[in-house]
Amino acid sequence: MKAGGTAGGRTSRPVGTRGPVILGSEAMADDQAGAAVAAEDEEPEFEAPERGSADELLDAGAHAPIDAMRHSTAHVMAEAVLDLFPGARLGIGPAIENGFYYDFELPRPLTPADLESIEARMRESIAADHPFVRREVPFEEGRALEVGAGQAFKVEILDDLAAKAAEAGTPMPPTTFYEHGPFRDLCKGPHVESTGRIGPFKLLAVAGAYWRGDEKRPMLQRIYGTVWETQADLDQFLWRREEAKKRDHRKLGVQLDLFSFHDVSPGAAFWHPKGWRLYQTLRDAMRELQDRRGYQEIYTPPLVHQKLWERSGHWEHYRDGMYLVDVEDQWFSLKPMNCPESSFIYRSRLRSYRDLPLRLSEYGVLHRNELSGVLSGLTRVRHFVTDDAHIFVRPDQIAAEIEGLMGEIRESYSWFGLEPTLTFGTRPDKALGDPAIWEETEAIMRAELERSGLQYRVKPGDGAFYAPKIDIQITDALGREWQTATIQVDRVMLPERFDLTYIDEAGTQQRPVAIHRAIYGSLERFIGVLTEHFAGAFPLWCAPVQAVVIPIADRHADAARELADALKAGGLRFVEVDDSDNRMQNKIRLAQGQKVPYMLILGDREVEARTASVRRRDGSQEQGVAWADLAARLGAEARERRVA
RNA sequence: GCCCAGAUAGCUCAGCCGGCAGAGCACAUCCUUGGUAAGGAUGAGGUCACGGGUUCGAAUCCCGUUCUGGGCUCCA
Repeated sequence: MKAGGTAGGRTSRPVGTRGPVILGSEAMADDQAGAAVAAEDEEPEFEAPERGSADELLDAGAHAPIDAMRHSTAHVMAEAVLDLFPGARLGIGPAIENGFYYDFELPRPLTPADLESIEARMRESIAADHPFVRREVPFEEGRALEVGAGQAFKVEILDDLAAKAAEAGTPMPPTTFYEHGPFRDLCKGPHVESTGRIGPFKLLAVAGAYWRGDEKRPMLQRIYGTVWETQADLDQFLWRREEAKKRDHRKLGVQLDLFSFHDVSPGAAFWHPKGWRLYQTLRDAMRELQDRRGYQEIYTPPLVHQKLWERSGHWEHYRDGMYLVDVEDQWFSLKPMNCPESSFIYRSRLRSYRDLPLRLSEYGVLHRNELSGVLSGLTRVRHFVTDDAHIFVRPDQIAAEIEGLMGEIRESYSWFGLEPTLTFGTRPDKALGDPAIWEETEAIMRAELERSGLQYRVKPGDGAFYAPKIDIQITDALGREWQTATIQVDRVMLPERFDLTYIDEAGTQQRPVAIHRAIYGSLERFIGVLTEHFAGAFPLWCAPVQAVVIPIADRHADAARELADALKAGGLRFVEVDDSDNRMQNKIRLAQGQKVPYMLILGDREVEARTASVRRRDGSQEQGVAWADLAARLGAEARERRVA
């Protein structure tokens, strides 16, 4: 079954910024992010060790020159923490994108004030310019050192390595430490020459993190920090962080009056009129595309009996994530996905090969009981709608259908000026179905990816357990990558589990292929991403307020209303007239704050000539544009869904 | 779900040593009728998230709950 929605896989998470969380409604479980995604036929920079493995724990993440400094800073931070909290136990402290972290087990929770004293102590160590010294000792001696120091987590890592070596029958290599000043840490390196080489840094946050990423293990305290070669680099990083905060869709949602959240329904947006305009405009654009592409929209019940989920397999695996409702001693669930029910419509009559492709779209309301701690604005919700569709095709129609879908992706993302990147996930180790069928399907998909001309990369083994998939990612204006949706070519789950058939030319029963597709993914999440991408300044065609007409004085108000009507006749839907008694300058300021694409100013001169002074939200101006021209121009810009 | 932090007017926040609940913006009324990002005056607006406790007295201290945020884990 395709996954439905809120799922958020992240590809990378810059320290201290809210990382991309978006995952398409169709995102699958195994979307777990590898930070490094190797393009096909390209040598990966390094092979990421398995999460939580001893190898990973020893991997300082120093794969680029600056990472050695970041990792070295982590050591200096650990020195400071150990100094301030004698007896602290060390977890691991690798370099990460933009910085580093170190995990500690401490006698008490850290506060922001602690970060300041840790920073101060770090500066002392840096000023002392201690050299980093590599030390190699026989394994047993190294282990004894960590045991003596009471560093239980380090001992555990060493024991794991020893166990692994024993299993492989290889001798245990010597243990390497890095020392600087009074501090020693089990570490493979590399490091900078001395602490004095460490550049401008800043500690950013304290967070909880499970030891080895295992929720059954102790929760350690993780301190995140950032460090750069120059002050200018650090300043720029901090500035970008501030910029990202300003673009936060949760903040802009309030500022632009788009939506709000309330504790009476956590994880579900309350859409305000302007936000709902945006929502509907996006949905209607997709509906319009789907109409052209031969989709037929359906609607199935949101509340569904337990037995459907038993059949789909979700009852067994995802019952905890479903909202259950007890009706006369029978369990029903609010649907977490649309696909199983769409099969009922498919099966409602005997299907002929002539009926295929059958493209059924559905904007169903989905609910998933996401853990409270993971909810986050619009990007991770419990209640959402996807631009979902299930396309039933004959096997020989797969290629043509994928080609069509590539076109849909290209077109719809162009409405936002976005260039999607695709990720092709192939057969995972434990997959359902015949490997030969997988290979055949993958070959078709790969060929279509090539033909599409869209950028794509391959993640071997990253397909869903029942279907190879194509994930869609976008890179926003700040260079952050977000996952939005997935296309899956399912020849097993929906067709087999729900026993779908069609009658071919020869009159025999055949299995159709079910292609799960969503292009936006969840509308909620997509709007969150777009809001951050555009920093709230939406393109004219989907802006919740497309133009504000600003009469300079009361006597221009009637003309302003006339112009607003003309613009609506020309194709704009949301035009406002600001006839408040604010001064014109203030009206401009307000419209600017609302990121309205066009401000149309009318004074004596304009009313006389039936023109307007046009001010765009970028500040540019154009004087004396005739109303008729304006209506035609803006109407065309909106109709053609132009971005700029 | 787990760790940490937070919740005061519609918004942004101050108040945190326990002693009459504050500012700016927004809002209302009035004055002002203007030329490309803030004209002026007056006014209204709060169960200090919720529930308990300590105290003569709680926005303030303690406990619990809910929600939000940063992470971790999860994400059909």
